[in-house]
Amino acid sequence: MPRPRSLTQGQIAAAALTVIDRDGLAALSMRTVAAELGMSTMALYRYVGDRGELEGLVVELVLDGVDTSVPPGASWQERITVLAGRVRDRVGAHPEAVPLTMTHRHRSAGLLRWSEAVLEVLTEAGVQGPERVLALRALLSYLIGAIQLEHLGPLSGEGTAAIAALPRAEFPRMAETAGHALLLGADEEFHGGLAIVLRGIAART
Amino acid sequence: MPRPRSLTQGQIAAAALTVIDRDGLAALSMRTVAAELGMSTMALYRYVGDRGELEGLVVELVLDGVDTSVPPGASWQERITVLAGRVRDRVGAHPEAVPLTMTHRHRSAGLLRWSEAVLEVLTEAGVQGPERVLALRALLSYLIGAIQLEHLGPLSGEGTAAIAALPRAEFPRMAETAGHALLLGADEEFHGGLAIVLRGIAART
DNA sequence: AATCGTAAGCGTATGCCGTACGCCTACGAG
DNA sequence: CTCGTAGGCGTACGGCATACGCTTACGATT
Repeated sequence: MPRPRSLTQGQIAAAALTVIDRDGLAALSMRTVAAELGMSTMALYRYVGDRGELEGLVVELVLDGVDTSVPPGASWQERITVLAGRVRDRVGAHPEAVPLTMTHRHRSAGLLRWSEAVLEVLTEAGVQGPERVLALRALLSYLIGAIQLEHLGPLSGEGTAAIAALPRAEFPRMAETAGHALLLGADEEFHGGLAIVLRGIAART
Repeated sequence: MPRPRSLTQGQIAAAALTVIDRDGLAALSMRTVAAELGMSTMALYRYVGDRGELEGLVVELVLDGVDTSVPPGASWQERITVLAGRVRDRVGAHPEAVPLTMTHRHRSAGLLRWSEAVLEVLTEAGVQGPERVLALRALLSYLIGAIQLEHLGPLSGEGTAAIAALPRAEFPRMAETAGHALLLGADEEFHGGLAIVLRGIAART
C-alpha cells in the first residue's frame, strides 16, 4: 500500500562496485554510492543498515557470480583446479575490491556453494571424514592466501624486482629465488601452488 | 644541536599496538595513539608521515618479533612446521591486529628473513629452481590464508556451528563436514593443512 | 473520486576522522 | 650568553558515517 521501493539491494551493490572499479576502494563511501545512484545519501539507509552491510552486498555480488557447478574433467584434480580458477578469475576481475572480498567472504552464499562443490569432488575422490575437512580448509586457505599475494603483494611484479635487489649477503636465497620468480607468470604461480596442495591431498597417509 | 627526539618509532608502534589490543582495531587513530603516549596528536607527525606508516610500524613490531633462526629438527618438514608455527603464534597473540598484519605484511623485514629461512630449509631438502619458488609461495599463501581463516572467519567456532545448521537439502556435504570440523581444534586444523602442503612439496614430480 | 496510513526519500546536524599550516619553545653548538 | 634548528602543539578544514525528524508519493479503502 505504501510507496514502493524504487531500488533493489542488487542495484545498490552494482553501483558501489562501479564506484570501486572506477575510482578505487578508497573512493567508496555512502555519499559516492548515493551520488552514483542519483539519490541522497540518507536514502541509502532505507536499503542497508550501515556501511559494513553495503560492503557485504558488494562481496555477495562478486562471489555469487562464481559458477559453482561441478565441471567435467578427467580427474578430480582437474575439476578442483577449474573450481578454484573460477573464484580467482571472478575476484581478479575486480582487483580494487579484493580487500573487501577477503574481509566479508563469509557473507557470501556463493562461497558456501563453492565449498559444497569442492566437497562433492573430494568425496568422489575418496577423501572422507576429518581428512576431508582438512583438505577443504587447506584448499580454501591456499586460495585466499594466493589471491592476496597476487593482488596485495608489494605491487605485483615490481615487488619481486625489489626483492631481487636485496643485499645478497643477508638474503642470498631470496635474491636467487626472486630471479627465478621473474620467469614465472602469475598463472603459473597460482596453478603451480595449487598443484602442490592437490598433490598433498592425493598423497594422504 | 637542536632539540633531541624524545620518542623512538618503536615506542610509537608499541603504543599503537597497546591501543589495538586493549580497545580493538577500530579504536586506532592518530588521536588515541597520541593520547596513549601523552602527547598531542600533531606531535606524532614528527615521527610518521601518515596513518598508513603508523600501521606499517605496528606490523613491523609484530612480525619482526618472529624468531627466524632455522630450528633444529629431524626432518625439513618439522623445521618448516616450527617456522610456520612461530609466525602463527606471533600473529595470533594480537588477533585484533590481524587485518593490519595481512595488509602491510610486505613492509616487514621479519617476513623477509622468515622467507629466507624457509628457502634455506627447502634447499637443504633438495628443492631447487622454479620448483623452490612455487614451494615458498605455496607455503606463504597457505600461511596467510590459514591465519585469516582462523581469525577472520564468521567468528571462529561459532561459524562452524552455523554452517552445521545449514539446510541439509542444499548443502548436504557442508553440514556433514562442519560436524566433523567441530571435533577438530584450531591447532589440528592449522597443522593438518600445513602437513598437506608439505606432502605436496615432498611429492614433487 | 476523495481520503489517509504507511514507508520512501531527504535535509540538517553531530561528532568523529586525518592532516595542512603556523606558532612557540627547548635545546646544544658556538 | 646567543641563536639557529628542529621538536612539539593549537587551530582549523574538509570529509566521513549516521541519528533524527520532516515531507512526500503511493495505493488500498471508502
